[in-house]
Amino acid sequence: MTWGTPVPEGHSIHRIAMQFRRNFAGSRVAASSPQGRFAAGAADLDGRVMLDASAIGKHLLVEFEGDRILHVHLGLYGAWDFAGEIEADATLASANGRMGQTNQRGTFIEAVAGDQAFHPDALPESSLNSMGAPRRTRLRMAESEKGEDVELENFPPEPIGQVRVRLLTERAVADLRGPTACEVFDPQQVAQLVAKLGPDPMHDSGKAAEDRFVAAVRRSATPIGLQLMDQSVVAGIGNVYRAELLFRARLNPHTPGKDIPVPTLRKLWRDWAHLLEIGVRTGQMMTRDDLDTEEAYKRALASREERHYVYKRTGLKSPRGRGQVVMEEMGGRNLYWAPGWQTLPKPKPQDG
DNA sequence: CATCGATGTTGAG
DNA sequence: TCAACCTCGATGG
Repeated sequence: MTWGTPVPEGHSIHRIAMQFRRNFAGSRVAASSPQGRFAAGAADLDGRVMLDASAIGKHLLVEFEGDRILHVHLGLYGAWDFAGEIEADATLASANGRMGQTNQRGTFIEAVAGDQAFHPDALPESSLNSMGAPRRTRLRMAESEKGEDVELENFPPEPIGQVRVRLLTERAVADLRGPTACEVFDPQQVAQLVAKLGPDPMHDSGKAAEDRFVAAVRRSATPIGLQLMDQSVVAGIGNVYRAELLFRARLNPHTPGKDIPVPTLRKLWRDWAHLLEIGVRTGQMMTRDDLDTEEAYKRALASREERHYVYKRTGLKSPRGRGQVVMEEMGGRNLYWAPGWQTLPKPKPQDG
């Protein structure tokens, strides 16, 4: 079983951490850098037992014995590729952009059909803890084996592409390609990283995290559309979740943070927690909750743009009716929003 | 098959 | 403000 990680917003990193916890933690790891650019770090990790893995925002932290913590940030196009005896399931596999997607989606749909389960709130839990026997198989889309399930006769497989680091146990292997960051931290460096990150609902639950977010946003006049992308304000949101959260909250992205009412920000935080939980549980970036038929939900799974209200939907009438979706640049990124719908907060009824 | 753009971040200028 | 990172699906010829 192989799966890659094509969607590096916060939910993906939590799923990667889950996979490491499930299939690597507790095992002694052979670390190498086939590409060579992480040779020293790999040598430092080589032969150590992996103790744990966690995610904060888009940062992955993999803990090894001896106070060595592998810190990885995937950046724009980095990816982990898991193979070997990897305990995955249809839900987890559906996050994979590399294997036979039609098959995987079919499995996914089948798993939830029969009741109201097509609604994201009712999608099945990721069953990483309830899998059947692991298989030593490979589902890689190479030239001659597209979409086919190929027995993995030689484990581990040859690295494909520029592999910065390979983590290998007796049963499983993880290859990292194209990361922005890949380095060995000590606990103090981890603490420094965590200290500069805003709260992540998956990592910092409860009112304290919510309060931290609200206070940070209201501290400055920076537009909310920029603040949601600022990892020191809130960790894990990327360009897709930013656009969709603002649409769902009907917030004008240009609104200065300090002008947004506290209750609005509390709802925004809870909505982020909600979307992130769906993303982690299902592996899908599903940001719509107006799909009331299974047919609509299948369409949304089949086409990326159908999963979103505004992201990459320039020119379309917004699904909730009012106004067209426009694109503009904000913070060096493409921002998608619907000015006719995202009209909050209303201007104060004074002056003139 | 060539080219482009992307769900992100850093660091140079 | 922008190039770099150096992947890879989507798009066009």
